[in-house]
Amino acid sequence: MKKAEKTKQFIIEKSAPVFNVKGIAATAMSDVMEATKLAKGSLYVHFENKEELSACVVDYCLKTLADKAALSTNIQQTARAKLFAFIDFFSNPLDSPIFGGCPMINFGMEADDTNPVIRKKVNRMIESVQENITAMIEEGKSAGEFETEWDSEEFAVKTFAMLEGGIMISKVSGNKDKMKVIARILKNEIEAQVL
Amino acid sequence: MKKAEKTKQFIIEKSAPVFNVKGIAATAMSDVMEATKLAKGSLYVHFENKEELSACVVDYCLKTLADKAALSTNIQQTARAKLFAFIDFFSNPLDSPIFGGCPMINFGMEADDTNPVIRKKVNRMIESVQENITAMIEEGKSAGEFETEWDSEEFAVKTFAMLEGGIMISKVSGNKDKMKVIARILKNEIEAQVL
DNA sequence: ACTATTAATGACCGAACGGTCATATTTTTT
DNA sequence: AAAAAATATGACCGTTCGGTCATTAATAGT
Repeated sequence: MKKAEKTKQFIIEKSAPVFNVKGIAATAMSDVMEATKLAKGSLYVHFENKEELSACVVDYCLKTLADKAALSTNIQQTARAKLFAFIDFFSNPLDSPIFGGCPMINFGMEADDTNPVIRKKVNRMIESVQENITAMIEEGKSAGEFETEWDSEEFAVKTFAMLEGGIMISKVSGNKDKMKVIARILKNEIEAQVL
Repeated sequence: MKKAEKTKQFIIEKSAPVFNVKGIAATAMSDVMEATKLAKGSLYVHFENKEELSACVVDYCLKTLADKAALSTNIQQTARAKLFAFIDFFSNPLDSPIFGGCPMINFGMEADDTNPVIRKKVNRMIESVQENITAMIEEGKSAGEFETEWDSEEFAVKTFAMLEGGIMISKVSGNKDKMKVIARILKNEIEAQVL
């Protein structure tokens, strides 16, 4: 009973970077066989089909991202430090939680027009992240750190969009200079709201 | 001599939306056959292989985007109006030049880790668009429209990243509300630099 | 330790993939 | 109008795809 769950998780974790790099459509079950060193039949003991596996992989990637982002921010004491840590987390593509970069933009842009199940998973995550940014700002306002008239939801949208856009630029260019500019802009705008 | 070029262009134009929606890897030559109503052999008269076709399709999509963006902005008289038109152009996913949305983020995020040829094409376009934004701002500064101390390159990066991030959000959510927020933020920031 | 259950294997399947080519048709040149 | 050249066709090819299944190996319950 326990072995099955272990193996299932093992398959998900080993194939996650492959799906995240190549995309769902371009990842073949033979790629998963290679990544896991398991025979084809074994994969189908734990997953009905490729669709179910890819859905589990997307869930895993998004959850890993969320957990690591929470870890980075929660250890900070002030709201300002939490926001800074959040920006650092998303603007550094090197310590990406899953190889291949941000799974929200990777899976989101592949699935938007073709895979409603994946699309909704990514959308929930996108909204959750923005809610977290909003919550951090509101927390800072309550603690007397930030200007109370600061529009937290607006800044959450702005931050998220700029970071994801920055990820796109740096992934395509293979250069993180523009991402550094973006991180600096966001931090300056936060600083401007510090009382 | 002329028929060939016509047919080649016809194939590119008919298959462009398919590639832009499904992605390069997920688009089969059978999809192109259906989109063009041509037999398989005909396709290979005009293109060596799927790779060459997809490269032509990416070029076509990017050029179409650039041309239509230029058309929207160039008819405006002032730098401020040009920037506003640019924002409106990219923030309205309905009148997307090619069905399936922004080809920079679509092809860029698919190709970043897997297809260096496509990656470089998209990268050149990304840089070109940012240069155009910078040029519009500098033009406005020279014309006495904008504050001369405004950092044009920084705002170009910011604008581009926010718009592409906004495209990602609205494509995944299927809702353009967040994009409207982004467009408003950018326009307000421009307005703040108007003398 | 024995038994029942479950997991792992790899040969195998039909379908779909990218790509080829002899042939037929159309276009271009003369 | 005839000849030459180029384009369009679809049957066909080898490969890879996602997926199955009888058999074997390992695990779990008693």
